This record gives sequence, C-alpha cells and structure tokens, in this order.
Amino acid sequence: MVDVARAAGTSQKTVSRVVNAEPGVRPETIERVQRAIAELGFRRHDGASHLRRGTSTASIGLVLEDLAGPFYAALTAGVERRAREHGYLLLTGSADGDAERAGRLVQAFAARRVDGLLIAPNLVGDEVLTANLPPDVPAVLLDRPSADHGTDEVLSDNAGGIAQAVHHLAERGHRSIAYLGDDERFWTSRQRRDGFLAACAERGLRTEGLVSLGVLTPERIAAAVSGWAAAGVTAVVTGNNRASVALLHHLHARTGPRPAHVGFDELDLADLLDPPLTTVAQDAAGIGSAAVDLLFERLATPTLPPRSVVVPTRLVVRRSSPPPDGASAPPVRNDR
Amino acid sequence: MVDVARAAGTSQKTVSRVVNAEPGVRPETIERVQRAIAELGFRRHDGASHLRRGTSTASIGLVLEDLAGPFYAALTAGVERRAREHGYLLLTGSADGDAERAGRLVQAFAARRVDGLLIAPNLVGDEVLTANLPPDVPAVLLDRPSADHGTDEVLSDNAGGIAQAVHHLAERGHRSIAYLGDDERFWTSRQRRDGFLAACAERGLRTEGLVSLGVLTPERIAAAVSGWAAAGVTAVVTGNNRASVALLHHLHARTGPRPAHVGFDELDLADLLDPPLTTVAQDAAGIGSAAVDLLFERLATPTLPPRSVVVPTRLVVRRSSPPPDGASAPPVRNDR
DNA sequence: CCCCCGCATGACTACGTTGTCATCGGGACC
DNA sequence: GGTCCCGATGACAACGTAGTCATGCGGGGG
Repeated sequence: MVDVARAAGTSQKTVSRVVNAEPGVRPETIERVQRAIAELGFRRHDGASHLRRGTSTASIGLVLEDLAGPFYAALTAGVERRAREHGYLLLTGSADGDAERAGRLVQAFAARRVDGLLIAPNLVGDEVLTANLPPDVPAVLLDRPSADHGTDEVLSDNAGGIAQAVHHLAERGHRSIAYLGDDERFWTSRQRRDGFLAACAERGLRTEGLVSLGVLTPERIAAAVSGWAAAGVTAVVTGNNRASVALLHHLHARTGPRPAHVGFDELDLADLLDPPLTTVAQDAAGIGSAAVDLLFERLATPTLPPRSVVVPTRLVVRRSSPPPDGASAPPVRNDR
Repeated sequence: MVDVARAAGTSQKTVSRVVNAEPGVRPETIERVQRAIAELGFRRHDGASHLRRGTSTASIGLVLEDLAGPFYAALTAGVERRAREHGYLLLTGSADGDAERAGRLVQAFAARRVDGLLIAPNLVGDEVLTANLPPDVPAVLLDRPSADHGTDEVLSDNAGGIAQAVHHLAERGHRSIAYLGDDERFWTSRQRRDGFLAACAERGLRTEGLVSLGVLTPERIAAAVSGWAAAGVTAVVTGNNRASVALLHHLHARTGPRPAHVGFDELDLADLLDPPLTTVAQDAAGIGSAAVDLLFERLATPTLPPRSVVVPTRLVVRRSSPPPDGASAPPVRNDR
C-alpha cells in the first residue's frame, strides 16, 4: 500500500480507503489509486488485514479420515458449498487413521485462526481431539458423537436407516436376517449393529449367531456366509459400503443362491450391479452442510447449548432384496 | 505473548524465544514460560508470525471443478498427502462449472498469500484464470493444458490411454470400434477423441460415423448405439466414466448382444459389474502429487522453464472386452 | 470580512510476532 | 583489581493493514 500510495501521489491510508471502498474519497483520487494498483499488481494482504481488524479469518478447517472415499468426498462437497455461500474458505486435512496426525491438524488449523473446526475422522478417539482442541475454537463433530457432549455434532440416522432396511426385509417375508459389519473400532459399526439388534427385537426376529462385526477379510466373510447357510438365513444387511462390496465380491466369485441383500451406504453404481443393490442412502452432503450451519449458529451465539443433529437416511429399493423363495410379496421397483 | 510474559514474569521476547525453541534461554525460565502458556491456553498466531517473518504461509490452494467426483476426490487426496509431507496445508474450493467462481477462488487464495495454486477445473477457460492469477503466484494446471504454455501442467496420458484401449480391442480382433465421448466443451473429451482417431488410423481402422461427442443424454446414447448396429460395430470405447455409466445404463435397460466395451476412467465397482468392465485407469492421486512436486520445485527455483508432466494410464483388462463373435483370441483375465 | 462546518486527506498507532541490538551480571584471564 | 567475553534477557522496530484523530481547504451564513 505504501508503494501504491507513492505511485498515486497520495497517502497509504487513502489507498486503504480505496481498497475497502470507504466513502469520502474524491472520484479522481480513486481513479489515480486504482490505476496505481493495476500498474503495480497490488493485492491486499488478507492476513495483515485480519490481524489489524482483529476479525475472523473467514475460514473453517475440516479434518477427515480420508479425502478419497465417496462418503467423505460428498461430505466435503457439502461443507465447501455451504461455507462458500457464507464467503468462507475451507482448509482440509486427512488423518488417515493416525490419531497424532489428526491432533496436529487440529493444532495447525487452530494456529491459523480458523473460525471453527469440523471433525470427521471416525477412527480417532475423542481424547486426542480434546487434548488438541483449544477451548475457544468452536468445533462440530461429524458422523461420530462427542463423548462428553460438550460439542455440537451431526450424525446420520444410523439406527433409523438400519431399521428401514430390517423392516423392508421383514415386510417382504424374511424371518432370518443376518448383519455383516465392518471393524468394531468404527463407532458407526457398533451403532448400526445396535440398531440392527433393536429393529430385529421389535419385529420379534431372532439374531443369535447372525451378527458379525470385524475386519473385512475374505476369510471372515466366507465364514459368515457359510454360517448363514446353516442357520437358514434368507437376507443380509451390510453395515457400510466396504462391507457391501466385500460381500458382493464373495458372492460374485461363487455360484449358488444369493441371500436378499440391503447395503448401508449408497454405491455409485448400485443400479448397474446384477442384481441392482437395495441400499440405505446417507445424505453425506446434507451432513456436511448441516455441520456448517451448526458452526455458524454457534459463532453467532456462542452461548448456545451443545446440539445434536440427526440427518435422515433414505431407503432405495432395488432388486437385490426380493422376498424369500416361496413368499409372494409383489416385487416393487423403486430404482431412483 | 504479552499476557504470557506478564504471567511468567519475563519479557514478551523471551516468550517468543521459548515458543520458537530458540537457544539461549535458561531451563527454569523455559519452564516458567511453558507453565504460563499452558495456564493461559496461549497459541501463537501463525498469521502474525508469517507477516513479521515475511515467510511463506505454508499453504497451497486447490481449485477443482467439483469435490464430490471420484476423480477429483482421488486427485485431492494425492495433493493433500504430498502437501502434508512438506508441512503444507491445503485450501480447497470448487468452481462447479462457474468461471466467475473459479476466478474469485483464485483471487481469494492469492489474497491469503498461498504459496502456490493448483488449478483443475476443466470447464473453465484459460482466460478467466489468467485474468485473475497474479503473475507472482506460481500455479500448476491439472488435467488440462495451459494455452500459452506459461505455467506448469500435469496431464493424464489421454492419447496413450485411449491407444491402449484401441490396441487391446484391435488385438482381440475388433475391426470396427466406436467412440462415445462426453461434452465437447471438456478438453479431455476432445483430447481423447483425437487419441482415438490417431490410434485407429495407426491400426488402419475406419472411424467415419463411429465417433460421437456431446452431452450424455439418453437420446444421444440411443441414437449412437443404433448407429453402431447399422455400421457393424463390435466394440466401443467410452471417453470418461460418465460416458461409461451412461452407456452401461442404456445397455442394462435393453436386451440383445452387447458390444465389447472399454471405459476410460476406472470405476469403483468395475469388477462387480456384469460383465466386469475393462477400463483405462487414470492415476488421479499420482496427478495430484506430481502437481505438488512441480509446484515445490518451482518455489525452490522460480526461473525453471514451464514443464509438462504426463502421468501414464494403466489398462485393466476385465471381461467386458472379449473378442468379437467368431474370432478366437484367448480370453485373458487380468482382474487386479 | 470572519467564523464555522463538512469534506478530503494524512499522520500516527496498534494488531501479534520476530529480528536486531543493547544491557546486565558473572566468571576467566592478565 | 581491571578487562574481556559470554550467556541471558529485554527494549525497540517493523511486517501490511485499518482505526482514530488532526489538519487544511472551501463555502455558506452572519
């Protein structure tokens, strides 16, 4: 600005006035200053501006597990869109399953003076975050609860989504439904298992021996599938899209009758599979934008009590979930 | 720092020394300062630090078309990982097809004094970027060329990838191969079409009437497919994953013989389709990390001439590309 | 003709930090 | 004992910007 001022034959303060479109500058002065700005290629240093003004940095930080997964990608897109609507920029970082890395990201974002943090990595424990999160930086947890309930959170309706799946299968006549979940370390795995058990109990369906959580190795899948055969299972619910894909790979590689299948999490190509997969679709972008909304509300009113938003899921019925052999519910098509 | 200094009974400069782990502070002083830092919850203001030091902000900006797509998600993950290895943070923004928005993102990133920009949106013309990109901010273009060749760029080997697909089909005995591409406004659509024409010419295959570019409406797909039938086409190459999916949807909804099919762009569930889809896989993460590498090299040596990096593709042969009826090339399985 | 008011502008300072240089105390050396 | 040097520390300025207040000028009203 000093250089611009010299070139325009005015003072640095007047340049500042022009840059910020403050009133009280003569049109011809504005003109001179703008010409000097253009000639010198000047642009304001936002960091210095924020420092002097003492205002926010108009940015938020997003900590993810892994940017590349479809769920996180859609979530990030939702966050970014809503943030941009407010004129905010988005800083992103992945934890990649490393709690220490997540902690460093939180600290780095805080040091940059982001106005708030969105924290989504589900493999990382609360303790790491609470240890790194300064108390004056508002945060929203996404897709995982806050242990001490001191922060806002946005969750998918995991129990409700699983219940949609179970009720759908039960209404079509299935009486023996299995659940195949991902690693127990994921909070969502446990949450959806619990939702499965609750929904089955509500329907009076037995579940002993039909629930399997753990790392998705081919061996475990194979063991689970053969267990189902022995138990007369006619339908399966998979707890996330990794579990869905793992089961599909297993079934794809072998012949014989397939159980009806409903997968939690939408798959991009679900309707091109054979048969097209019935899924419980999560609204990842909706989770992201809801989190941004919570954050902005808290920035506006810091005294708000911690809130929890549950984003509904949607059952997309395709052809992988027909009635069991012998039953006669009419096939319903609701593809899209 | 002033508050910390008061609490620790020292000067603000000594606090700065402790925070930056500079030598020449007595251990007991360090101890006192650190206690005061912990008690007051102090953290350094990175913006002020960068301002005073005159150093870089250790951040880079990434402008994308749309964060949610699998290609951009993988690319972003590659960028973020490599940036983090260098201790850099990543600012992201989507243009969503809007050139003005892309321009605003570039300006916002530049005003934040990012050390460099990575620019990937392929629907946005060069002119908008060059109009907004300050000459002193290094930029790398991803997945699209720079018109005036003044910037570094990282491209997928579009021509080579399409050639892999054509040669693969030709070797299996196909003599009449069609190309179905996405909207001509995408540079990659045109580039891959040209690659297709070149590869076919090299093989002596005729292409008149077999190449279709445009918006992927069901009507256009249907028209193209019936045109192929009349022309005796036995194999199709689709130019990106939207085109692949559109064609698969069309074929899925109808019966009758399927042409052999190779899709440009890997699909997450390609091997679960029926038949599993042969694809030309792009290394999206590799493109991202290569771009970051170019950027850091330019930061280290600003006088470097503009460079262009081409990231190779990989043909993943699955079962959607068998020889034509009557031919007898042995089926090769190379799934993963 | 003088006074007062409002407009346009500039001088100065502070935001939080770090580089530079000065200061102070004490021990080693002559 | 005086000098020199070194380690520890502090005072001060400056990074680029914007808020505060002062200044100067011209015009309208008395």
